[in-house]
Amino acid sequence: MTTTTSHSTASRSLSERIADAIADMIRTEGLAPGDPLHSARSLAAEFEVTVPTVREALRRLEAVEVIQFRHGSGTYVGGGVRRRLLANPHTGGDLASVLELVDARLLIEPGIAAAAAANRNDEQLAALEATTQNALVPQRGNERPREHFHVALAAASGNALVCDTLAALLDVRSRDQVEIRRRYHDRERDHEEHIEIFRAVSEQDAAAAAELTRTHLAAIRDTVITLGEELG
Amino acid sequence: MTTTTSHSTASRSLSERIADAIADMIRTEGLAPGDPLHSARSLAAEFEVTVPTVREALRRLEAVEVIQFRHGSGTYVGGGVRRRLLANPHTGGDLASVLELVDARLLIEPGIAAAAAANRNDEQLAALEATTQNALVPQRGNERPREHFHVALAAASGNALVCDTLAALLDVRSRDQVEIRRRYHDRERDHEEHIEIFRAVSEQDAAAAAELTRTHLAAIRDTVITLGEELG
DNA sequence: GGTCATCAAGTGATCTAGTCACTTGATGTG
DNA sequence: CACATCAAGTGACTAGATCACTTGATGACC
Repeated sequence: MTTTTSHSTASRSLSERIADAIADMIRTEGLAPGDPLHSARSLAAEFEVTVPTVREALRRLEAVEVIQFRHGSGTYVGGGVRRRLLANPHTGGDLASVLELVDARLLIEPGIAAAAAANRNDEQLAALEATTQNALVPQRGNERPREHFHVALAAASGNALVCDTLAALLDVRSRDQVEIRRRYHDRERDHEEHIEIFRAVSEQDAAAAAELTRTHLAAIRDTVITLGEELG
Repeated sequence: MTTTTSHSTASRSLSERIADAIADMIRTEGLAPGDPLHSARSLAAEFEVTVPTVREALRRLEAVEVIQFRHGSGTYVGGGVRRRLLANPHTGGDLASVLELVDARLLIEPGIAAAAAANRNDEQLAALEATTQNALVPQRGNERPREHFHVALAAASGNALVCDTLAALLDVRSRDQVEIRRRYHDRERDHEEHIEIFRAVSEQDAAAAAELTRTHLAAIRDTVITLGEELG
C-alpha cells in the first residue's frame, strides 16, 4: 500500500528526493495525465529550494513522461505516471533492431492473445473492436495518438503490467515502425487480420487467437525482411 | 545505422537536444558503462551553454540510467545506454502489483524459455549455468548486482530486446521481489528448479523448458499469494 | 452583439556567478 | 612502507536575473 521509497543511504541528491516527492504528490492527489502542476517557482518555494534544483527534479520526471513541460503555459502531468515500463528515449539503433523487435513480439504476443481470449471482459472487448478501425485510417500528425490494436489486445489479458510491457515494446523504434507501416505494409490485410484476431478473442478461442496473432506478426516480419533486402 | 533523431518542430528544448547529443556522443565514442564523462563544466563549455542547462540534460539521462553521477568524483556512463526498455523509477504500487508481475512473467517467460532452448549457443549456455548459483548465495549489499537467472535465460533466446524486456520487468517492484525472496521463498527449491530449466535448455528441449519455467513461476506465485494472505 | 487585434500577467527556458560538499590522487611525514 | 594531510577537481546547490512563449482579459472595430 504505502511506498517503500526509503533507499537507506540518505545520500540521494536533493533533486532526486524532490522528484520522488513530486511523483508521490501526483499520486496522492490523484492527478491524471493533463492536469496542471504548480509552477516551477511555486514548487521551488514549497520545497524550499531554488528553481534550478526543482527543474532538475522535473527534468528527471520528464524523461520518464511522468510530467510534461509546455513552454509559457505550465507543467502538466504526463502519461508515464501509470506506466511501469518505458522505452528508453536515448538509444540509437539500426534496421536490424526493427527485425529484432518483430521477433520479440512474435515471441510474446501469441501468449498474450491467448490470455486475452481467456480473460477478456465485455468492456475490454468493445475497446479492442474500436481499435480495429485504426489500421484503415492513417494517423493524422496533429491528432492524439490512438490506442494501438495490439495494446488493446494486451489490455484485454486483464494484466495491466503486460499491457504496459507491450506498449513500451511498441514504443521502441516507433518511428521506424510507423514508417514501415505507412510505406510498405498492406493496411487492408492488417485490418482483416486484426478483425480475425478480434473474433477469436470475442469467441474466447485462445488457441485460435494465439495462432492468428502468430501469423499476423509473421506477415509483418516478412515485410520488414523484404524492406531490408530492398535497402541492401 | 544512423540516428533519425530529427523530431522536426525544432521546438525541443535546449537541454533536451543536449541530452540527445550527449547520448549520441557516448554511442559514437563507444563508451561503456563505467567510463567517465567530461565534467559538467566542460560539457557546458563544449556545448556553449551554462552549467544548469547541461545539468538538466544530465538529469534526464540519469533518470534512464544512461549516465550516473558520483558526487565529488565525476559523471559516468551508466548501464542504461544499451537497455531499450526500462522500469519506471517513479511509480508507487501495492502488493497486488507484485502478484500482477508474477502473472505477467507467467504469461511471457515460458515462451522465452522455449526460444532459449531452441536458439541458445554454447556461450549463452555457460552464462546461464553460472547464474544458477545465485539462488543459493544471498546477494551482498555492497557487491555489484549479479546477472539474474531469468535474464540470462532471456539472453539465451538470442533476442537482445527480449532480454531487455525481461530485465526491465524484473526491475519493476524489485525491492518487493528481493524482500519476498529473502524472507519467504525457498532458495533450495529455486536452485533446483533453475537447474532443471537449465538442463532442458542445454538439451534443447523447448517443450520441457517452457513447462518447467511455468511450474517454477507458479511456485513463486503461490509464495506471493500466501504472503498476501498472511498480511491480510 | 460579435469578431478580432492587443496586451499584460504568468510560466517555462536559459543565463550568470558564485559557495559548499565530496572524492581522489599526490605529497610528505613517521 | 604505511598512513595522515592536503589541494585540485568535481558534483550539488544557491541566488537573482532576463528572455521567450502562452493565455485569458481587455477593448476597439465592424
